[in-house]
Amino acid sequence: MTITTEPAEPASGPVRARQPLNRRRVLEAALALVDREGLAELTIRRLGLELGVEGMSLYRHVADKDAVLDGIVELLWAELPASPDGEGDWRPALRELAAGLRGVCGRHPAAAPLLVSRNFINAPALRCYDAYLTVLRRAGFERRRALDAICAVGGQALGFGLMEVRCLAPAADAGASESDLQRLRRVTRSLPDDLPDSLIALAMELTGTCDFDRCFEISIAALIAGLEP
Amino acid sequence: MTITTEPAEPASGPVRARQPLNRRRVLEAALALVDREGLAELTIRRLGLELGVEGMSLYRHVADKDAVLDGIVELLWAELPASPDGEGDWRPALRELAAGLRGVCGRHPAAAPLLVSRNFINAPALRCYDAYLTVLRRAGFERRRALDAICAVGGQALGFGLMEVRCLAPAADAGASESDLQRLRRVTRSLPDDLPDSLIALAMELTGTCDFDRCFEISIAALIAGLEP
DNA sequence: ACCTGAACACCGTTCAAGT
DNA sequence: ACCTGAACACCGTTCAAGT
Repeated sequence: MTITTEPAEPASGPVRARQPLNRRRVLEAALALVDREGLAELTIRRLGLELGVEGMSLYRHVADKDAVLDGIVELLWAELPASPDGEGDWRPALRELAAGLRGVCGRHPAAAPLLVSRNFINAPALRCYDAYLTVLRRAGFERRRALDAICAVGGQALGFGLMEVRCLAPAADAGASESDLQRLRRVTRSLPDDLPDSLIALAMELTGTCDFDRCFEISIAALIAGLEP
Repeated sequence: MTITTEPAEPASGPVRARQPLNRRRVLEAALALVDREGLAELTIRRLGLELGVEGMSLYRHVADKDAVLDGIVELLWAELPASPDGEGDWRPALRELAAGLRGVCGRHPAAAPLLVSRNFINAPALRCYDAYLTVLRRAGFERRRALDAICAVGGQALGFGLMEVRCLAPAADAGASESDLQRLRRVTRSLPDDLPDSLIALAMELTGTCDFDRCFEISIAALIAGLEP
């Protein structure tokens, strides 16, 4: 049910595919596949191919496809720093949590929606939240209020990161370099022909010129400023 | 590509299934099916069954399954008030936007993740954002800053609503009335056996006693308080 | 212990054929 | 104009059989 701590790869070597499989290697291959080719390409059979094995072999290491998806979510949470930096300061710590969650979305645009599609409760997520809980408690937060603060920051960062990734996603798919004209054509194609120009313009602003970094800074700062022990 | 404005149902009548299909009816049936039985049950064939028709018939009204998913996203956005209340006040308007997005997540827990899985840009979403943009512009916001504010509020509300729905989701599936003991068993089952008690306790707090309403109010208030024209 | 082959039920999608 | 039947390629999953 959890990410085992077996070494991911003993010492590489040329016959990489021939080491015995384990849950960890299966999940890492799954995340890599999703990052590379999207969620729709994640197939038990395809994943087996990726690992040099028949798809059916994977059932020895994971219960089913749902377990693979849940495992990917664990890998994503595990990318967050297990113990926050700032020993004492809680505001920088919360900023770090927010940046970490947004960062995960940015690094794994195709997998990120799983963070809010699958069950939220998993070991790495709990470890992560618990670490920040400790920081906030030490800073004088009552336990309940500390949890509220973490939920608020976590929710905001995740929502922002996901929205951002979905606004920009098609552009990223298109190789990250897309001219304004190409973007216009793409945006227009997915919208009804009779949509007023003003809304097309809005769509262009949302997919292109919106300064997400600044917007994220502002909103996370506003939220954290509004919290108090 | 957009939600047509044909009447959804002329006058009901007993032979409901025998009226000619249209895109609108297909999408509404799809959303209803997802609400009732979850995203995994949404199948072209099953959706046809729901409409008293063979699955293949649906291809006359929607391009493919992806188009159905995109259509569901449009329906969700269309549930938000097209034009915000407060003629002048921008803060209540933004609160309304936030509450609206969270409300959509609450009413459609199974479909809500689609809001951040599919393309973000669609006609009802643009109309919605544009309406709030107008309110903010009238209140003196520069256009760019108004967009930032809307993105910030939208992202936060969506993220919070999704996280909330995923924390509570299994409980909701279980009929919304689940004893603490049942929840403990369910939570424990999905977590590794060697997880420390303190993290199990945290999981119980996150799935149960967390006061999401208050938490949402606080964080949205903090964010909006931090914004200024 | 770990992997494979064959099989089953079920998908999404196409298309010629029906009415 | 709208729907159906048959067909195709591809899923997830199981299980007896291989090594």
